[in-house]
Amino acid sequence: VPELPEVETTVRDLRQMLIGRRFKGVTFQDWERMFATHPPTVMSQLIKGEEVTGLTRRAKYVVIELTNGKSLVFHRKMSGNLFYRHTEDELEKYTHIIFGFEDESELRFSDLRKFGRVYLFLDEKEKLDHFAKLGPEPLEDSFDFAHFNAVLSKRKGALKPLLLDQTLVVGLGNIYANEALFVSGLHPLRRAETLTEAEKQKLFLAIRQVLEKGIENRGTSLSDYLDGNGQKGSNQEHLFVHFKKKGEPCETCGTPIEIMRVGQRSTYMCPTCQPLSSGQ
DNA sequence: GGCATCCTGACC
DNA sequence: GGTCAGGATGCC
Repeated sequence: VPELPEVETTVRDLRQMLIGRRFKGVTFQDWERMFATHPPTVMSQLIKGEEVTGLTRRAKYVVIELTNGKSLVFHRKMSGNLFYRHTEDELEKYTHIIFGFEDESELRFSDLRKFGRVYLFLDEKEKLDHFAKLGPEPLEDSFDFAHFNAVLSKRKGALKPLLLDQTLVVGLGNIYANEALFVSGLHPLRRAETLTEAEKQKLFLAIRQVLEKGIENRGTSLSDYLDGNGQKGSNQEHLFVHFKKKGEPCETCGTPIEIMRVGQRSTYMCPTCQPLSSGQ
């Protein structure tokens, strides 16, 4: 569920609350499969006594930097959430792992669908190796149009699956890919190799625009997503096409929104604003 | 590229 | 009971 804006919002929330806290250990509720690098008892031993020195985001991963070069990394996949709570607070449904701090507060990993994963990397190299295949961060200054143009020019095929490919550019998921294509006026099946320079420029700007808007609105809460305090975001109220009902009019031109299946994902688009004309 | 797969719950 | 849901991987 969480795409870049949701992960960024969570990281900003947790940064305020976690930095400086020292881990006591890990309490494992069920579903050991969520531990990607070490079994629960081993991970517990390894983080015990380590202090949180920083929180960052890489792609859709939450990265918690610890003392001694370690990092605790989460991927929430479809339905995972991270909450900062006090030990006495009532447990949220679907809580699978609890990371306890020495001061009786804790970080909880809840996930209805159990696709989420937690990783512990013991040094910088382990972490970088895990992230090695990820593409550039779309909101960083280093990701300029020249860079985007260069990476996109090497790729072929329909735009929608390309935008979801985290080796091209990270952070987009189904919601923001649909929104970015609408904003740039490009059809989801338009082939990358047929794009003009001007169209690539539009797409580049649209990607940044929809992601920044998502962050301003503290993420899109359509079903499961909640921030680090358990609150919903509001971006679902500001979507152009994603999650619209079939036939609902496009806000720009009034044409009924179409829903099609592209690469196993629901793809919402306006046939008037996103024609499949030039080039295909 | 397309497809199944990992899961649970909501909706038709 | 079938389909679908903010993701990503591994198999043709």
